[in-house]
Amino acid sequence: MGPVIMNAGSKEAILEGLNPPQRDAVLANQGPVLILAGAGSGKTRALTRKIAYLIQHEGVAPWEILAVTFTNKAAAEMRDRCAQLVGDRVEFPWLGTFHRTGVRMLREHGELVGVPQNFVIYDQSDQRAMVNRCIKGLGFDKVTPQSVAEFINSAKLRALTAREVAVEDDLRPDDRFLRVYERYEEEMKKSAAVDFSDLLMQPLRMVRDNPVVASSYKRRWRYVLVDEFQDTNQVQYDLLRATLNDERRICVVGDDDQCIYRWRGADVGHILGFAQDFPGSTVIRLEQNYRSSGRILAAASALISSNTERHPKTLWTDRDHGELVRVHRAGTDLAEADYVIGQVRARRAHVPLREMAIFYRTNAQSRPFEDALRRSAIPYRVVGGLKFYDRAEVKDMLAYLKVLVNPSDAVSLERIINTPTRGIGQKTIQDLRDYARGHGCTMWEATRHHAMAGTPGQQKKLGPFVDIMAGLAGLMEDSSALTIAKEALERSTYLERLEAEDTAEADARIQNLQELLNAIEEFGVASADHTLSGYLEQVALVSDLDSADLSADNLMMMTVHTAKGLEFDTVFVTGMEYGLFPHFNSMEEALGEEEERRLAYVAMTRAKTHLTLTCAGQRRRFGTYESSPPSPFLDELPPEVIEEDGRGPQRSAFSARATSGWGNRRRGRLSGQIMSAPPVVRDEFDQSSGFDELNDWSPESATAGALRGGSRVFHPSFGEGVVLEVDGDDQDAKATVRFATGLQKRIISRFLTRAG
DNA sequence: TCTGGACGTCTTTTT
DNA sequence: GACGTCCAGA
Repeated sequence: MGPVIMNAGSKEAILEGLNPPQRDAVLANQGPVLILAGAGSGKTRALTRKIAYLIQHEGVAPWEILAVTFTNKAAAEMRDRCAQLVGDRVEFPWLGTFHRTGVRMLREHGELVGVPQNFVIYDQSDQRAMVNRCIKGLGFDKVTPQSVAEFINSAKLRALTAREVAVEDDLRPDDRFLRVYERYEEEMKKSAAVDFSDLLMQPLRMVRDNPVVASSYKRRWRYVLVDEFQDTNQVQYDLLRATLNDERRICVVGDDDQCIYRWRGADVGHILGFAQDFPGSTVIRLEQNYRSSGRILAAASALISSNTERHPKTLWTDRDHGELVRVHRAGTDLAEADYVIGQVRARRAHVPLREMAIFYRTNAQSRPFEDALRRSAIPYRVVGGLKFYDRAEVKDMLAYLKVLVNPSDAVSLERIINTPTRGIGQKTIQDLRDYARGHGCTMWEATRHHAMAGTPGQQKKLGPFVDIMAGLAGLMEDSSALTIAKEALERSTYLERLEAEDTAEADARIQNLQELLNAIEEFGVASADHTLSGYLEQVALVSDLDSADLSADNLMMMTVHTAKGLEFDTVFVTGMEYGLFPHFNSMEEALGEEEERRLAYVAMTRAKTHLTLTCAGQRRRFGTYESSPPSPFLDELPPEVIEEDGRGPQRSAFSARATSGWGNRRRGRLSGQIMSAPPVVRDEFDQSSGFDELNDWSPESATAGALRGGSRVFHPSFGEGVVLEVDGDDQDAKATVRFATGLQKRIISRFLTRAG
């Protein structure tokens, strides 16, 4: 089959406007190619042109290209841009995320690894529910669903089944985690469900164990493109290798400095070692940055240069120096938010809101910004955090639909069997579980059985539920997804019960459900796939960012992780504090610090013209105020490109440097030690806010007042300790503290600050 | 079986 | 502060 569109562009047209390395990237199409693409170096541009070139000049058909991106959003963008270059009607069936590719592969040949065709995808809360069921079923206590889920997922990151991980890791057969994993495998199979890890691991096993299938993919995919290659994990990498044919036409693109998913199994080693793993590969470097001003780039480059695990590279730009990078130290998280919003208001005259973004390390940090924005009536959009599809009422409705598509789905069935309440309690559910296990049938079959032959009480309660579901199932044949969803909402009396509540909260839920119906309708229109299962599959794989409308004129707020791949005129990187960014949890391993630094690098390189970094001396965490010194990353920025403003505590007073061994830690390792700021005087705080109440607190009431037995505290002369007892209240409270040195003392609370 | 209150955990980051 | 879990009492 030849090229689809013959007239859409000569070689010259495709290469137009590209710099020499970008051209090389487009033209290098034989054998393995590694493109090291620095931040803002026009990678997407080069990639889309390359696809156009492959189609128009190399005789590769769109369906012969496997193109893997990291997010659905990136995939959509690439698809759009390719369509513009090659012709609107061209489809790229294999352009998507690794997970979506995995789904497609499983739909084709999943039975070979025991995955039935109508499988449902469990997200992590479904997975946790399933793990929980298994733990309960085995009668274990002392193991938390979370820790087991982590165990299972890490085994799956190595593509190991329960039996295999037992052998590999030499586990005792009665190891509790192992027993749960075994049970989990059985139950998942019975529910015809797969989890996120399965979407990668099962396709890998499928091609590994079935050479015929493997070679069908090898024939199909004549060219393989992988974006964000630095974030591939071992399973993904193995999957690529297992389906790559002898021509080895693979092109990977990435930036080792932007590897920020190590916790999810991403291995920078894949990009660092690509040239060795694929002998004869061409290496192309894209080092000209088109995005950021000179000073922003200088600041980011200086920061990342402290890392050791990286390809040495130099990004350059021919743009102006631009403005200085601003650093602002605020007294509290509220003052920080206030400062940032003040800046947003000032810039708003020249820069559209949609070109401004606030980044933070953790989702929980969005709160103060949201409050401040609402007060200022500035429209904003929070990406991530509690996702629409994670809301209880939405999950409930989806669970109804999942059971209709796949009645074996035990987790979803248990979710809805008593939602809304119909008098079916734990006892009955346990009976159903026991029966299902005893008879080797599914939960749904057990439910039907008990509706006919259970105790009279059970028959009375379960009967109507079974009728509702059977009635809905009757619609499956020839009704649209939208109709079925609407009927489910009606017949389950879900809507009715919410309306009866008549509270603001219930109203919000009803609105969310309406929004869900809209989404289902939209899906039917947009995708020409009117089936319920098509919709559910889509839902399982979309992220919040995918549905975010970046064109609306809203200020964007998101975590640094979500920000990867985006760019904004004005960027605020907030919460630059020791313990938050870098995050405490990253400090246990030596490599954790480097990943946090890469994260900061990603954040900074999103900015085109204005970049501001902020931190707060005191921040509300878990409901109480805690102090933390500024991030050591701030100290790594070259003084000549930054300006500090605000009257916040000065570096010398606040920096961890003054407290202990951080001063000469340029290439040192983060110690796990917890440092606290010295007590601060209110007048030193930033007072730029017009909202007095924001600054109206004192360190005493914020910290000491909240001390309890068990609180971890810090004292300027005695160091770290744990509170044993508190007596008195507020200002004059005395706390009995045992310090790490063994010393035990009664101390007036206001001399203590909270620690970790 | 349902409800409300006490209590503990949580916070890294997401397909 | 916010959510899930557990328990006592209706």
